Order: sequence, then structure tokens, then C-alpha cells
Amino acid sequence: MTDLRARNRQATREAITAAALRLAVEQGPSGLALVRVNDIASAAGVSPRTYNNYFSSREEAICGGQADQSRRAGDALRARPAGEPLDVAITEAMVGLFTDPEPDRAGLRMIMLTPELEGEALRAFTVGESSLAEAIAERTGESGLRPEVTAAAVVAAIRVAGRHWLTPAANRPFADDIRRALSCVFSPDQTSR
Amino acid sequence: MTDLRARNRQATREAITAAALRLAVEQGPSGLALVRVNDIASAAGVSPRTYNNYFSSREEAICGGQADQSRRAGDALRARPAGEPLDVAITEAMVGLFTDPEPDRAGLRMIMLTPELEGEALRAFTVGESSLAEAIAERTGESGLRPEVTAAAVVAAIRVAGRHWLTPAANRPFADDIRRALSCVFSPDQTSR
DNA sequence: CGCAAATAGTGCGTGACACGCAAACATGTG
DNA sequence: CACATGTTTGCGTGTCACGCACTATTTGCG
Repeated sequence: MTDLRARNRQATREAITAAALRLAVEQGPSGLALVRVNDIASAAGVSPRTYNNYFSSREEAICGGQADQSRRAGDALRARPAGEPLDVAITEAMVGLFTDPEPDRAGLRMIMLTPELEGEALRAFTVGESSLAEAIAERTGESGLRPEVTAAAVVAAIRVAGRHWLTPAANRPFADDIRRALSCVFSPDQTSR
Repeated sequence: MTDLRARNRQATREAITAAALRLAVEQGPSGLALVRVNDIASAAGVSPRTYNNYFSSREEAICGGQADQSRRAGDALRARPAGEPLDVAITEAMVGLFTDPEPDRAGLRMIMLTPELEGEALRAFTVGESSLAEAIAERTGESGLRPEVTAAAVVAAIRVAGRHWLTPAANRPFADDIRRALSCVFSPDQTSR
């Protein structure tokens, strides 16, 4: 097992992000400003100063969980069997990563649909790009632009899928939206060329 | 012509973004914190309070120009001849939009490679997605996920292209990188499936 | 085991900042 | 020329991020 210190650190980090996201959801997108640093810190059981050792803005704390998840994208792809074609490997890896467990609608809605969080939310998804790009490069043996572009396109597609999944009235599983979005990436429209 | 008011407003906005970016470039990525709101405002010839009417953070001001450019993505695509295949229409529209004029390397480097600006930089590029998606939907007659995913993938590819163009030693025109990146989007790797 | 070094948590102080408010000011209209 | 609408500005306030110094906890080594 890893360091006790490392585990504690991870635990506090998660406590803070969880508290931050929970409080933000409680206040709703309009009342984001009412979520004070003090509240987050005390809800997480740490001092405000410690909160600030982990995150340098409320936004970052709120989106921290999403960022952690995205960062695992590379490992998720590496966990797929080697023989699998690239497109299905990526698709299944992303479906597994982002729907296990099925995300909390309220939380994702807060992160993705609150204007003040837009920048941090994009960052949270985008931090996964580099790790995913590396994993793609390893798998395909390619280097240079293509793995990076593929990774960026995949992440972008998942973002769009998330937006659609949050659309009211739609009650599909998130996996469906991810699959549909990624299929747009892997087989672009040929008819309208 | 449009309102005098509207033009003045636009002029002030541009003065502020220009001043903000210039000062940021002067200090370099490490000294971003030294670029004070007061400096930006006085360099732009407005009061600090007015600066704050236009932008609610230094980061937003610095990246404002990039955001304005991205917002024109939809119009750029609409300006392409109707008969053109979608992929070349998008490619040429984006090349035109982002290389006329050829961007300032120092400015783009500041925006794209400064960690504290990452969130805003992503936002700046991403604001173009919706307008581009609409234009794609108009052109193809499709609706739903595909236009949005395509737009998001295109924007993501351009971001990657920008990163590569900023790579030291490479002295290609930006247009080359954009074309290469977009071709990865429009014809994904079929060999490694 | 016990001690020294490394690392994490905390309190305090400070400078900067975003924004509400209300008053001056500019611009377009009948 | 007056009136309505939109813009700039100064001031005051609450919040925040972070440097610094100190304490507590964990770790590795003799």
C-alpha cells in the first residue's frame, strides 16, 4: 500500500472536493457566491488555510473530483485488451471510466452548466487529455499530432455527451450518449462532404 | 453602420484586452501576479472600475481577444461557398479565421502555456463551439449530437495545433499545423482499428 | 526503540480584488 | 432643446489567496 501520508492527503483532498460540490449543489448555480470558503473548510473538517493548501479557488475545489476522474483516462485505456481496435478500446474505456458509477446528475449539472464554473470545468475535463494521448500513442505506436488530436477530440466529445445527458426529459443511461458522441468522432459524416 | 455606442464599447473592450495581454507578455508567464488591475486599466485609459465592468478577472481580460476571435468561427464557416464539402469548408474557414493575421507567437504562448490562464484559455477557445455547431448544422441539415461533437472536435484540434505551432524550433506557418490537425479529425486512423 | 528530518496542518496578517451603489456624464431621440 | 437610455467613475465593503512562522504528525535510520 502507499504511504500513509499519501493516503491521508488524498482523503483530505476528497473530503474538500466532496464538501465543496455538495455545498454548491445545495445553493444552486445562482447562489454560487454564497458558498464561502469557510463553509467548505469546516464542512470538510479542515482549517480554511488548509483548504487553501489544496485548492486556490472555490471553483477548483468544486471541480476537483471531476478532474481526478478525467486524469484516470490514460489508465482506463491501458486496461483494455491489446488486440482491441482503437475506437472500441477508447469507447469502452471511457464508458467504463465515466459511468462507473453513473455520475450524480445534480453534481454534473452544477459543474457543467454554471457559467462561473465554465473555465474550471473545461480544465477538469481537459486535464485528462495528456494522459489519454500518451496511452493512445503507446497503443498505436504513432507519435506527433495524431494521438494528441484524437485524445482532445475524444475528451471534447465526452463533454458534449455530458451536456446532452443533462438535457431535461432524456432519461437514457450516460453510456448511450458517450457511445453516440464517440461514434461521431470515429466515423465522421461522409455524406455531406 | 452600427451604433456609436456599440463601436465605442467595442473599442474600449479591445483597448483593455490589448493592454492586458501586452502587460502579461511583458512580465512573462511567471510574473502574471505582478500584472495588477490598476496597470491594465491605466494602460487602457480607463478607470479600474470600468475595467471591471467589462471583465471580472485579469485572466478573462487577457484572453478576451482570443475569445472574440473564436466567436467568429460560425460566421467564418458560413462565408464558405455552399457547394464545398464539409471538411474542406471547415478547414479553410478555420485557417482563414486563425491565420489572418498570423497570430503573435508571444501572445499565444502566454495564453496557452501559462498554467494560471489555462481555464480561461480553454474557455476562450470553447466559446466558439456553439456558433460553429450552429453553422455546421445549417450546412449539413443535421441536428442533434453530431454537429456539436464535430464543432467541439474541430475546436479541440485547433487547440492542439496551436500548442504544436508554439513548439520551439518549429517555424512552419500556423496554417500547416491547423490543416494537419484537422485532417486527423476528418480522417481518423483506420489502420490501428 | 528513540531521535532527527521531512511533511502536513494551522493562525495571523496583508495586499489585491470583485462588485454594489449612486452620482456625473455621454449619446441618441422626438 | 429636453428627455430617456446607456456608460464611466469613485467609494466602500466583504471576501479571498497566500506568505510566514509555528506546531503536530509521520517516517526512516542508527
